[in-house]
Amino acid sequence: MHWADVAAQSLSHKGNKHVVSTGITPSGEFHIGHLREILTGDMIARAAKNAGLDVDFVFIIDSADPLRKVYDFLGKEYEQCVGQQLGAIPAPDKNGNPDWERFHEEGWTYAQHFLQPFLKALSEIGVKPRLIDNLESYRSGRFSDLAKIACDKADEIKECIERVSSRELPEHWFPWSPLNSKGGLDKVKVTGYDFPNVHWTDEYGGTGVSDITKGEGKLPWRIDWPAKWGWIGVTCEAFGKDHGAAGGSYATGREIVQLLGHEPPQPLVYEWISLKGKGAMSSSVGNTIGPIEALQLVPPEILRLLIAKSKPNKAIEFDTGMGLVTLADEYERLAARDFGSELADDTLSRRQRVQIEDASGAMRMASTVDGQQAHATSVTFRHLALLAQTKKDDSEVWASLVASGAIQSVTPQLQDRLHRMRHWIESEHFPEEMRMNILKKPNLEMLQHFTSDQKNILRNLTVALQACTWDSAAIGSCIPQAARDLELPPRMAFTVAYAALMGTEKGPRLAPILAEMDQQSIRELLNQCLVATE
RNA sequence: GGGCCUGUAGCUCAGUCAGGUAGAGCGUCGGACUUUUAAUCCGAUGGUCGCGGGUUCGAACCCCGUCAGGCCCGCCA
Repeated sequence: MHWADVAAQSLSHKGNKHVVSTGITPSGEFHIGHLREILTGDMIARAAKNAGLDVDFVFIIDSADPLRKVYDFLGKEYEQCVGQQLGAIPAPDKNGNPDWERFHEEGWTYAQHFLQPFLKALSEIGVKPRLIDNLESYRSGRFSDLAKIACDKADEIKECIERVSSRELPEHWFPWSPLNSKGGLDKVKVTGYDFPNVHWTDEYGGTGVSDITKGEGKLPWRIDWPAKWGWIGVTCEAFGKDHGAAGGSYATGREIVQLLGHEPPQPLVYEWISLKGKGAMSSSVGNTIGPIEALQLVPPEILRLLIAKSKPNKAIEFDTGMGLVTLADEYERLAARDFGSELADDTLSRRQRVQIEDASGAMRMASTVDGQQAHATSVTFRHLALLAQTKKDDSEVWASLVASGAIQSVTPQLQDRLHRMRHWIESEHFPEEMRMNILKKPNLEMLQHFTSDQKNILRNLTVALQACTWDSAAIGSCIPQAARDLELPPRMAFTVAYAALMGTEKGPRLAPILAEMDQQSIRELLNQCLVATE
């Protein structure tokens, strides 16, 4: 059974109505690591729906969290905003400094700035969660009841956090962080509490009162999370392994939520995604790849497959080079399979059955539209990459595919894929291995090993290509003819041509590539090869 | 210090919860095809299941120990 179905099944034992939740702090550029958070939730929700459960899938935007520091991608002027809530400060402008004008005129916030592109990517990926803005929830009083209980039980909660996380909290710790005199959440001390007011003093010399029913502050993370579970009614949440460790926020959260009068959600801990060769993703180091950027390279269903095929506790290495080709080709292979009939075979071992079920489940989760069957395009990424490099016009790509019988007609799906492919080829991510290059200078080492037959073919070929009409068909017949004239196998002509023109033993279909090149420069190259073999 | 996760074929991983002959895909090699989509099709190759004990008729799986890598216990998915 697919991991999402396993999660759904265990949810079904607990009831029929469920809220699957996810949450991210919009503190900077979103990356594909965040995508795992949201897709893991989305897949559980989908599986639960498929299992006949009544599911609500929510995405909590943690806009009430403060700006921790002036990140590298921010301008110095953000110094004044540190400690203030992400949903209450301006978005960065082109220079990375706060755009106060847009903030005052349109209410365009830091949180929205980073969230917006992510939401756009999500809709392309087929994820449509109910959005909950955390800051807005505080301000409109959704947290009121639970914040009150938390403040009333301050001692019990403090004891719980200290015991479970084995970390000591300061003497004046209180389960409510009031906004200080500068509108920030730091450098403030709670001095008293009488519902709904929390009294405070801050290091700037200010004192004041924070009304916990009006969002004049927030619950600290370890209480904020369980409080959300409570008022939203969360029954299942997937979260990163940082929260999942012993003594981490899930460990304290599951106890605190019960102090607040609710049951803890079913957890699912997932591993990080790293970029191949670059280590863990980190916005500050800059080795991130955003969902938008990823979508320019691969179609959404393939991105979904990446998450769906790995169990959540497996670390994923996202490889934007050759790994992408393998992944995309795997998608095509899976799409071409008929899992239903494979499973109908009752001689299958349990192991084989599990494997087929998982593959089938992964494909069900990979579709951007729930219930839509993926169908193979019968054009591999590899093949498309070749065509895209040799043919400038999309129409020529389609013509070639139709002519070879690979496709009957062009579909929007294929057009979309070619579009992304061209993007990929132009990007830094495109692997050298896939890039095709006609040599500028002869590869002397390869030419040295030429036999006399091969040298003769080369001579013939040089003459023939000099005279031939410069189009794909003519070139295509020229090459094998160069060998036939000598009563040698046509195949040998290709070997010679690859060695001379590309410096490889084999390669993609030559004629269309050469047709795209300049006849003069090919002739020169071949002449240089000839000289080198004399 | 405490805890979590991972370790299975050259690579990526299933299989561990419910113990029953070690599985896929990729790669590699071979064959078919022969104006070749580095294509496609067919076949083969491939593992002391990190290591050592224990339980069992039987262990990749359960238990104990151990090694290695990653991570958490400071609100970075």
